[in-house]
Amino acid sequence: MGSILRATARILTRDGYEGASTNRIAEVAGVSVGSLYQYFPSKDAIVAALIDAHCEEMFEVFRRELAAVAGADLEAAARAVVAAQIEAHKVNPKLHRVFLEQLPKVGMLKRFHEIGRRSEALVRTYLEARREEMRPANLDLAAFLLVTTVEAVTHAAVIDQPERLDDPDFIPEVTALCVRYLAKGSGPPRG
Amino acid sequence: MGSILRATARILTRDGYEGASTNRIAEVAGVSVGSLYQYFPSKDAIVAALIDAHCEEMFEVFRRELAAVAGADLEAAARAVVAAQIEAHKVNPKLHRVFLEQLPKVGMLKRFHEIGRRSEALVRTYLEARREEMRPANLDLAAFLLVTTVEAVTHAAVIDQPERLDDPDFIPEVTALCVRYLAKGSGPPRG
Amino acid sequence: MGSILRATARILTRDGYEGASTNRIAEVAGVSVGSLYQYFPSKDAIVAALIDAHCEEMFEVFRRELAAVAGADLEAAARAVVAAQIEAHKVNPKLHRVFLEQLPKVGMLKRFHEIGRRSEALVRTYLEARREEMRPANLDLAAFLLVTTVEAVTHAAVIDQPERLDDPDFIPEVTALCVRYLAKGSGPPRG
Amino acid sequence: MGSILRATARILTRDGYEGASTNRIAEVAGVSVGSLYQYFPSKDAIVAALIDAHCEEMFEVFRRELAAVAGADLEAAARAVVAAQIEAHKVNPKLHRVFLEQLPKVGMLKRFHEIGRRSEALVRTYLEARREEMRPANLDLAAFLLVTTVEAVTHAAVIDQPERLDDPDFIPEVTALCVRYLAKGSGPPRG
DNA sequence: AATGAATGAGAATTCATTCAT
DNA sequence: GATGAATGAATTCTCATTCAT
Repeated sequence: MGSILRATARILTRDGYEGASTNRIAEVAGVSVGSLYQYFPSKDAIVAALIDAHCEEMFEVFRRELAAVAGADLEAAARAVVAAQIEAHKVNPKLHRVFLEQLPKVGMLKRFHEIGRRSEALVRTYLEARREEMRPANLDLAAFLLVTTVEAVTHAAVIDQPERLDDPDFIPEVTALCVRYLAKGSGPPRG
Repeated sequence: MGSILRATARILTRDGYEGASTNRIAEVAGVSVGSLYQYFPSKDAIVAALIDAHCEEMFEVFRRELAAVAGADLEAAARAVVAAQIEAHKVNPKLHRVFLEQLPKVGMLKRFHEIGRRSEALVRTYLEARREEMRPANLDLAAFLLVTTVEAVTHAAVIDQPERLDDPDFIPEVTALCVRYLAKGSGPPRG
Repeated sequence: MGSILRATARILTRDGYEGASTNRIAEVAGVSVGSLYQYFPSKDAIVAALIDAHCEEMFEVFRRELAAVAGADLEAAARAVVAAQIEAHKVNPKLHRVFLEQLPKVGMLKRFHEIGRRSEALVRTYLEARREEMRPANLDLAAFLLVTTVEAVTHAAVIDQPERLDDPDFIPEVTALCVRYLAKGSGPPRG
Repeated sequence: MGSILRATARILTRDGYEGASTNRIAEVAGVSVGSLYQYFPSKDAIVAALIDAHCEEMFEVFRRELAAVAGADLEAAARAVVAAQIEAHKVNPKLHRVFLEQLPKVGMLKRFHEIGRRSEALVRTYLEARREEMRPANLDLAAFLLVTTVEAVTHAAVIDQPERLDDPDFIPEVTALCVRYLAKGSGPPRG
């Protein structure tokens, strides 16, 4: 079971979805195709299990890092969300990329949306706890925007433009993006 | 040839990637498989051409809408960027979705990253023209963050959570996210 | 083992030959595949044993019913043969059908031919005991024709056209077919 | 197309259903598997087409021989039915046997039942034309019994006990079986 | 005796691509 | 240029059978 998932992950990161035939997975896993089908009902099920495990891992990193700053102020919390997402993306960037770039089956992506929503829930809980400090009235929308934004920016940086992470301004600026959006007192000099 | 691309787009949006075999594309296009291979060297080339055309269309919408507010103030420009991205995603959402969710070939996604970068360039030009109004020192980073953010938020809304677009707060809040990040005078109470 | 045969029969009648894999048989029988192979050398052997048991049951019904009219006259005996065959086919019609319609292995059918021959022997014995009443000189051929005929007609009725059995003429006519063939005095006007 | 059917027939008669894999059929036919699937949607479709052709051939022989004695008397007609069935079974006995002994799919057999019914229709028409000579009141049942009987007896002889055909009594006796059943005046000396 | 995980040959089917006409 | 029949490697999945425990 574990060896099958590990073999699949390995093939996926090396050769992409194309190379991951069930026979090849079995071969790399050092088991027979028959055994593979004793543990997983289909090829898709293997990939799905792998995605689930990956998502769970990422979410766990995110959840833990966020929990660590539950009591901190807005700025610290924002910074934590950003750092958490970056860390979560570092769990297995190559595999992450393959999942998002090469998954031909509808439904695979839904598993990713799910961690998005679960992340939103965590963030919303934090925001609601400090509602009086928050400018946005709709905290549900705010959580959606924050999570989507930080995930996108993080993803783009970690996966596509790793040099962005070397920019010392990166984390501060992403944090600013969040904080200035959320913080009550602030705002552009209207008019 | 146009009929081949049109047929491919039609099959892709109707039946997804699975249904798009070269024989079926040729059939729907009303040509023979042989002819198909006279115009495109491979199946991937057809899909690539289709993606290119789609991206070009999206970028053109974005470019045009942005140009229209080239002289406007920050708030208006931000709102324009947001609206532009939403419009761009409405060019052919079904096809857009298929491209991003079902394409098992490496490299297809890179074509999408490209419009991202071209969009960034446009935005950076705008930002630089009003540098003195801008809080961020690194306008390249700012452009990256803005474009990535607005694209992600727009994409998530248009493709995955269409009900978000019905929320009257949506565009204002996304605009706020951009403007408060950019505007000089603003900032959290802290400083 | 009985439970294995019972499980096989159950699967065969419910799901047909396709569903009867050794693993499924073992599962339904409540034993392990390994145990299954301790009792039967192969899957074919299980099916063969099942056929044998089924044929034996059918033959036993036939034999018993025929014996009951051993002393009766020709007409009664003929009617008994017919009734016996009908009863024999009612032993387990579903299983009977599966055996004859879905068994892809050479040699399975031979087991059915065997009861045919054994039935012929019984009938021949009866005919010989009343040789002087019989028109046919070749009682071996007569027995073959009778058994084959009654089996075919019965089979077609029970298995394929059950409504035939509701026809009150059915048994009398089949009996007539036999008796008129056998009886000495009778014959077409011609001679 | 023809070569595929011919190859299938050849494999079926030589090695039985087991040996007839699509790859093997294609190989023997001298075409590629791909071509095979260009002509037939599935393996079953090939076998079905083969059965249909075989049944049609058999039925045609039967129909023609019966037509030839349409005007003849009962005895001659009966003899013709018998001879027709024997000839029909000689069309391709080996293939016939395979079809009836090794066809694992339900529905294949139905195609055989169909020629049975079509044969019954022909026979019934003949019987009705000479209704006044006939003893049985129910000519539908009579046709069913005759066709089923002659088919069974013929089949058993041609396929399973070829030596029966060498018996000079065989055809006369089968004819007697039919004629004595049908002919009006005759009958066992009741009581 | 019993177990059931492991085996792996083999089956049906697909589909991008070619090339003779 | 256009055609479309032919190709055949490759894919997913099954299942009778084995054998170490």
